[in-house]
Order: sequence, then structure tokens, then C-alpha cells
Amino acid sequence: MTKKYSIKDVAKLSKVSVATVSRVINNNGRFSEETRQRVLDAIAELNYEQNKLAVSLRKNKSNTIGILVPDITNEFYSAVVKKCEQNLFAAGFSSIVCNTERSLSREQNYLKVLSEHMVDGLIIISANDHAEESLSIRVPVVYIDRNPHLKDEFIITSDHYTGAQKATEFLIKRHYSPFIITTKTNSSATVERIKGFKDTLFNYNIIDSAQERVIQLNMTSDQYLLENKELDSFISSIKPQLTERRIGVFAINDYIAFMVARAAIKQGLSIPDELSIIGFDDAPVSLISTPSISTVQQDTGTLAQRACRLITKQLTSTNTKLTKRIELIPVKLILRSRTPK
Amino acid sequence: MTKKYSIKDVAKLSKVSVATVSRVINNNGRFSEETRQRVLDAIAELNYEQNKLAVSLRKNKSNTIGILVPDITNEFYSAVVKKCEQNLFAAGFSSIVCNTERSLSREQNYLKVLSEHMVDGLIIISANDHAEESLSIRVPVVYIDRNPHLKDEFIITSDHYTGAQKATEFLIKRHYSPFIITTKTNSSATVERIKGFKDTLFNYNIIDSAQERVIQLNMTSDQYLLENKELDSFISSIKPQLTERRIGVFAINDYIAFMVARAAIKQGLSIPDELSIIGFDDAPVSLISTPSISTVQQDTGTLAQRACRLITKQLTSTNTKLTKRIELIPVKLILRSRTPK
DNA sequence: CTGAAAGCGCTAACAC
DNA sequence: GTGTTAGCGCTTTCAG
Repeated sequence: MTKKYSIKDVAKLSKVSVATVSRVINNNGRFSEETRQRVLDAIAELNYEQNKLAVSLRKNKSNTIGILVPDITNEFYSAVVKKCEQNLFAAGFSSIVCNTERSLSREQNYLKVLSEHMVDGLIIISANDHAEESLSIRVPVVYIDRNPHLKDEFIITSDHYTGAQKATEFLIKRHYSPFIITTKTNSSATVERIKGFKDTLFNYNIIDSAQERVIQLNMTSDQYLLENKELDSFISSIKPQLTERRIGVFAINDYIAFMVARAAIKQGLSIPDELSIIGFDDAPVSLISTPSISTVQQDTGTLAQRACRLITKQLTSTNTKLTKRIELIPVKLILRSRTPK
Repeated sequence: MTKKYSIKDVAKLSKVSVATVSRVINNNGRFSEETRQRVLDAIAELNYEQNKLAVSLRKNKSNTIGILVPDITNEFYSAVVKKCEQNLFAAGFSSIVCNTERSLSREQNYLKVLSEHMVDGLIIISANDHAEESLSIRVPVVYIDRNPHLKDEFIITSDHYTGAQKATEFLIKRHYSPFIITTKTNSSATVERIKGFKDTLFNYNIIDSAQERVIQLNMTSDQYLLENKELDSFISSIKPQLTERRIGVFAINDYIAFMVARAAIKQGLSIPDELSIIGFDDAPVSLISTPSISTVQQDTGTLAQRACRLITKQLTSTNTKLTKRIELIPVKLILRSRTPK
């Protein structure tokens, strides 16, 4: 339990002032090579470590970024967070990760804590849409997957709309009668995907019963559920139609896709002959499910990288005026179970 | 972009000294009710927020806990981290989560960063075994799943040994010839599980070829892999034996269990008639795999809760002398695919 | 090139 | 009850 050394101790040992030590540490010039060496030696000898808290207090910036995420156990989010953290670390920032559990009060609570901790910036993933009202924080914010109803924001988001279009189009072209199954979650991602689905129906003149083709389950899904009664009845309801047409389900995410597959198998439907399923996210479940499930892959690496770049750019470049805007990250349709044996 | 107010501004507005404001904020007594009200009003009016950095600097503690974790995208770890974070938050601590990627250099790097950030304590999950040499940090540390080769440590760990025993015993009693399949990862968890397996063989007098029953794959596994050549040859090698005995595989974790199941199915083995598989962790994959896979469930909630309690106890109670020790958290054998249709 | 000193926002003696 | 003040560890003028 040795006490930590401060800059003073280093100054004393190397026989210079604290100012000089500080200059050496920060490489701010105005010291001789010889002095530098002495200071460095002293630092090494004492095993001195800079107190970032003091630095932050003095400089009025903490080199820390707050990351707000709905649920770290959801693979999509954990992948994004992990990559954000790597990017930020490489750029010299620490991150504080906060799980909001999609709860507004938790989100506000964390926002306060992060503010008190003097974070320099915020990455908010899939924010609660009402949160901006409480966002009295005066630091750069980058949203991932936010609904762009405020003009003055940086938003990085997957191209959910096009992804949904691709998925829906695929189903239609392969002559599956398209349905979308969604949840109660009203994130911008969800909204865009539904819009993409509906617009595609329209483009293909499937306008008869467009609204009936949207099935909303009474749940939010960040977890693996094996059963769902609503899905069971959906499957029952389409079963009689299978004699004259086959059904294509675009599931709002891979968890739901998995549940649809389970419900279908339980009722003896044949995949993909009678029923084809496409999910969203490229979560592991889509790959390991039997049968594996086609999906729209989000590019978590790019999502994270762009968000971090945007944050750090705002923090470092004082002159460059960045125009706030939405950046759309392309998604990719991944087809699976193509070779049923 | 309004500037943040400080305690001075509050003092001025409420016409008291900064000391009094501080007393009110921290509820340290020695102020009149009337003063309190005035101060609180001023705080509300200015929307004042305490600068935790300054508090930490002054008090020489940051109310922040560092969490080191091998990989946040691994469901077992993310579950533990999430629950740790919830516990800590409830106790008034922030957490900084760091992904070590099982790399010693990253671990050391983060340890330094955390130290500079003046964390008050550390929760280290499944540490790299050589890390303690670099652990010059002078704060309470609680390890989750650490190899107890240093006496003076707090360690919270699942009862891997007993878990492995239960799994192995189950296989033996159901007349499966037991094998264990493990990875290169040499964590204490892995070591204990292997020991539990071996000892159980010994207890049941399966001592002929005990060493041959341990298959080590040349990989570490935090991810979903669909194929593995070594596993394919393992399956091939046991296939001829199936006429006279059936095989039981205890997989070192659920990812491996899943891969074993895949390899077996690919080669036409019948599960569980010819081959029975038990995994470890109760990761989602064990549940959603087809067929679902029996597993030894770790109690992430208790793991996290105990670790956090131990950390906060050390930080708050000055008098109570805690004796360092290992705390074993019970695990549970979960049997699945019991009702093959 | 180097040092003295002010001060970031806060708490904790210490006085009154 | 309340105010004054020193100082946590650091950076940054400002002199020289």
C-alpha cells in the first residue's frame, strides 16, 4: 500500500520545478534534453503515474466518453459497444458504458452521472425518443440509430429502410407472400424497417391488404424466447393458405426470426418450401439456428468507427465546422439455408 | 452551451459561503433549516451539478470501479458485467468496463489507465494468470474465476469442480462413455472443470485411459464457429465404437458443446441415443441449439452480487477486517432435450 | 530554458 | 451555524 507519488515528488527528485515536469510529461517543449532525461529518470524511479482526475479538473476535460446502450447482453449492442470502446481507446479516450434497459428514468439518471463525471462526449445508441428533453448536457453527442426529429444532431445509422426493402423484395421475387412481424419497440430502426417493408409492397402493387401484413407482437425482444402464443396463432392462421401460396416473413430482428422459425417448425411447416424467413442484424442466433436464417447484416464495425470518429473530430478540431447530418451505413442481405440437404 | 455553475455561484446566489453549500450538499449538518432551503433553491435555480472530478480529487477517491473482462460479446461475461454494473450503480459507484481480449498487454494497459483514473476498486473477471505481476495497483480487487495461487486475494467463483463432477457423473450413470473436450484457454475455470472430470472418472474406476479421454482443441472460444476439423476427426474416431458403447461428451463450455453437436449431426450420429453432450455456462446457444443442449448453469446474478458486495464492503467498512478467501457459488445441472419427439 | 504562482471545484479543518 | 482558508495534483500564464 505505498502512497502514490505526485508531480511534486518527481520535481524534487529531478531537481526541477513542477512546471518543468509537467512540460516534459506533456511534451510541451521549452526544456533541455538533459532536463528531460533527468525528469524521465525520476518518473521511472518513482514509478510515477499521472493523476488523470487532476488533469481533467485543470484542463476542464476528462478524455472520457459516455456510452449509453439499451442492453449490453444483446449481441448487436455489445458488438457495437465493444468496437466503440476499441476505437475510443486507440484515440486516447476512456469510455463509461451505461445500460439503460430502455428505461427513460435510467437513461436520465445516467445522463446526470455522466455529466457530473465531466464526460467530453456522448455516444447514445438507440436512444429513448423522449430523452432529448432531459439532455441538458453541453457536450458533443453522436447518436446511433436515433430518430432524426431534431435537426441539429449527428446520427449514424444503418440503412434500415433499404435493408427492409431488400429483404421484402427478395421474398416477393421468390414468390412468397410477404408479412412483417414486429414488436412494440418503437425505435427509429424499427420504424424505418417497417416503412421499407410497406413501401416495397406498394412498389410491387401489393396494396390490397398492406396493413394486415404487419403483425405487431406485444413484446420487446432483447432475449431468446422459445415460445410465443401470438406467433403460434399467426402460424395457425397462415397454415390454411399454404395450399395456394407460400408465405414469406420479414422479422424485425433475428430474435423474432428465430421465434417464427420455432413456431413454424412446431406446427410442421416446411422451411423454406412453405415459409421463408428473413431476420435483421446478423445476430449469432440467425447463424446457429437450425435451419439457419437469412438476415440483413448490420455493419457494426463501421457503425462504431464512424460514431467514434465523429465524436473525436468534434473534440479535437476546433476550427473545422462539421455540418450536422445523418450518415447512412449500408447493410447487406445474407442468404442462408440455400443448400438444404 | 451555457457554462457550468460551480459551488461558488450557488454560494453567491444563496448568500452563504461555499463551505455551507458544501455542507448542505453532503448533508454534513451544521446549518439551519432556513439556510438549507435557500441553498437548495439556488441549486435548483442554477441547475447546479456537482463536479465529481473535483470531489474525487479532494477526497482522494473516485467512487468508480474498474471492471476487466475478457470479451464483452461473450454472453456469460456480458451477463456478469451487466449485473455487476447494476449492483455497483445501486451502491453509488460508476463502473469503467474494459475488454482485455485475453491479451496480457491490453490487460496491463487498462490496469494503468484505471489506476490513473483513480478507480477505488477493481473487479477482474477471468484474469490472465500472469497479470498479478503487473498489478501495482493499491486498491481492493475482487477476482471472478481466478486461479487462487496467491493467498491474499478475494476470489468469487462458480463451483466449476462440482459442476464438472455432476455432468460427468450424469453421463456415466446413464452409461455413456465419458470424454471431455476442452480448449487452449487455461483459465482456472477450465482447469477446475477438467479436474472435476478426471476425478470423477477415478471415482468410478474409469482409470484405464483417463488421459485419452481429454481432448484439447487448438483454439480459444468466445464465438460461434460452425465447423472445426479436430472435432470432425474426433467424431470419426468414436464412430466405430458406437456399436458396442455410446459416447458422452462433457464440453468445456456451451460454444464447444454446440460445435460438437454440429459435427456429430453432420456425420449422422444420433443424439442422445449414440452421443450425449453436456456443456457449461448455460449460454443462450445451449438453449436455442437444435437439439437443445444440457448444460451446467452458472449463477451470474449471484456471482456479480457477491463480487460487488465484497468490493463495496472493503471500501466502506473501515473497521471490519475481512478475511480473504474464496467463495464458491453453486452451479446447477440443467438437462435438456429430455423429450425427443 | 526554467521557476513562481494562480487556480480548476471541491471538502475539511479551524476559527468565531 | 457559519465563514475563512488550505490544499488535493495538475497546467499554464507570466517573469526572467
